[in-house]
Amino acid sequence: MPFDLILNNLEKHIHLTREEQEIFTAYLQPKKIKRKQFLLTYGEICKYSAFVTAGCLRGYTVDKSGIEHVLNFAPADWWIADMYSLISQKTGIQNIEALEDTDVLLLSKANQEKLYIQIPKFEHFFRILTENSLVASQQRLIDSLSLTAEDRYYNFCKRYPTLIDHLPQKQIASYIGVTPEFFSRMKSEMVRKR
Amino acid sequence: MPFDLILNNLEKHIHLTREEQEIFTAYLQPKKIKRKQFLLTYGEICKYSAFVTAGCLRGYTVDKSGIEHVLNFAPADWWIADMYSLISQKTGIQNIEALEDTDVLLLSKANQEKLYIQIPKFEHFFRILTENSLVASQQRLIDSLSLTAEDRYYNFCKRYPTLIDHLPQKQIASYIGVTPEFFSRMKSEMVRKR
DNA sequence: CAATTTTCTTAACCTACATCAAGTGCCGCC
DNA sequence: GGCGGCACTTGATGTAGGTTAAGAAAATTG
Repeated sequence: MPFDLILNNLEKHIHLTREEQEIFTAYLQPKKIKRKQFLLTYGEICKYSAFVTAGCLRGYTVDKSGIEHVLNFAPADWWIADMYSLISQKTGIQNIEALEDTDVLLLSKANQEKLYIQIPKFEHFFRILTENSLVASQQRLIDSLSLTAEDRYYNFCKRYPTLIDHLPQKQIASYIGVTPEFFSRMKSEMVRKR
Repeated sequence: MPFDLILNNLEKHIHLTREEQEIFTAYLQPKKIKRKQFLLTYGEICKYSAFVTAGCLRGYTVDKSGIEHVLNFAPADWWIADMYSLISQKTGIQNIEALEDTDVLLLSKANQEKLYIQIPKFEHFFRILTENSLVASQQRLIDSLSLTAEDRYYNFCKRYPTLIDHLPQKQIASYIGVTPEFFSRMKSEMVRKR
């Protein structure tokens, strides 16, 4: 079944009856995104939370000198959205792009809010999801303030073990917050050291 | 009434009946924290969310070279906790310290969970609170990756206008992620420029 | 599989910020 | 009301990581 992955994902925090599962899945909108295509771009209003069932997305911003900063990767079994825009319904600052051909299930903000009312367990689920994102985001902030690039790379490896040798180096460099040139140097340094 | 501030704070997102207000306030535990005393220290398990009614707290971590990194300030009308520890109930990494004599209302994790069940509106409230923290934390991460120290100082001023000339410079320096020495130099540079 | 684009590497030089050190002002406290 | 300590300043020097540039390797595309 195409909904197995997402239902299992929910099951980590809440238990749904069969009818509830059906209400939920009826709200979902499958979508395919080809490599290098965008689910969302800078200046749009984010109207969906996306759950990745196959492939991989990246969310990033572009600063005023044109440098990209990867905020998160979303491989299969992860949720992604521009939370700022989704919450405020103002124009967002994130781009969400497919790093390879990717399948997602979209849950519109409107449907998400209906779920909160119809099945309060979803309020619980998304609260926990948001809490976990908050902790991750805070930890990454601490890391960026206190760790060296090498240690941040190490943390990246722990967080996204499946992506390490699956992703162009420049994406990893952007995630840990260094230039591709420096990242390349750093990697060869790390090899030399051991 | 001592609960006015917190009830108003809730009212920004949810509306409570008089009975619900009473159930809620009965769960709160007032506490006074003297300047330089701690609400929570590194290695403890965080058991409370704290709402500040007067004074000001700061949450910070200490990295392995002994440098402090301020994660957030909590003046009156703000919530604060070590979210990582509160959620996971594992030993935390944050210190929460009073920058001046401070009054807080404590809501224990246990009571918070009772509220979620008794009055589901609280699940809604804390979901929104967490969402807003997430957005702020993400924005700060973006800032730390893409802005210069001067721009981050500018953002600090927008976020905490009441604190600017109320706080030792070294606290601000720590928040924006530079040494007190560099911050001092930067400030005099900024004055010279205009 | 050739052509083209994208990614990766290496090297020389540069900059924002850190570190160390020494000195000044100031506030709280016995 | 003097003094001990903390916050702040200023200067000299150090360093992680950035920038620019150019070529090599790899991956996409026709």
